[in-house]
Amino acid sequence: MGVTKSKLFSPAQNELAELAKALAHPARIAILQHLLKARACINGDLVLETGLAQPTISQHLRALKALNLIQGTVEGVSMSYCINPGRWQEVRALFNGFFDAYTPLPGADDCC
Amino acid sequence: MGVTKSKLFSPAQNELAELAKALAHPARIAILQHLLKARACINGDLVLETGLAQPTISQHLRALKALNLIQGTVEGVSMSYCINPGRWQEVRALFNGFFDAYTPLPGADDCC
DNA sequence: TTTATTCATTGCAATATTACGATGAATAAA
DNA sequence: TTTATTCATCGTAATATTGCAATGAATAAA
Repeated sequence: MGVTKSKLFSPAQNELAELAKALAHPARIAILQHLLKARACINGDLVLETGLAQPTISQHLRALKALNLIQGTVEGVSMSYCINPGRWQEVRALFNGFFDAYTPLPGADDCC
Repeated sequence: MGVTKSKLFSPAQNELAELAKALAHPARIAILQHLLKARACINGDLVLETGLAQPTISQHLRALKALNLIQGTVEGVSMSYCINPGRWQEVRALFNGFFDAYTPLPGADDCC
């Protein structure tokens, strides 16, 4: 029914899924990569950068801001967005923890 | 229009987004964590584990299998799934590369 | 004041996702 | 053969996402 039954899962599982959802669109990946490279970037550049319409970019920025992955300040007429450094490390650690849960058994084809 | 304009983005951006999408649901996070812990697991266990209906689990497993994150073999009457070790490392490296693109500038509040 | 620029919000249409019941296929057990 | 078990697929309904045009708010420039 298009409804995800969050109550069946742990807060950690729901949080990781929500963060993954924020990364689950190439436009948002592109926006983040641009912010990572440029250290800061006004909204208008992103419209040129991605080829998407301005309202669409604005919507993706809002999604990223909702999870605190980015932050923005007014820069004259423009809006300047950038990565939220602390949150970025936090999220990186969450994903690392998830992926590192797998450790191959030494010298064994442990799998089907 | 509910359609993501993949052509506007690089193959790497699209691939990372697609992988993130696979992780963008707590049920799939839970399934993967269970497979990581149990090393292997029959389908029926996952139904009990998650509290979701069997067709729903089957659908999530198919999504994970489509990206090669998991693999399955017939185990008598049951189906045994497990992590695809090589692919897991590959995906881990992709996410690491993405997150590591951020390096805080030494001794500078470089951000807005 | 008027106009231009920049970004956010709203409203709509198209598509995708989530979930489940019903059904099908395949094997094992009686 | 008949029945039970296990998983996949199909069909469905409900909800979410994506994208844009239109519009609004705010500031700067003329």
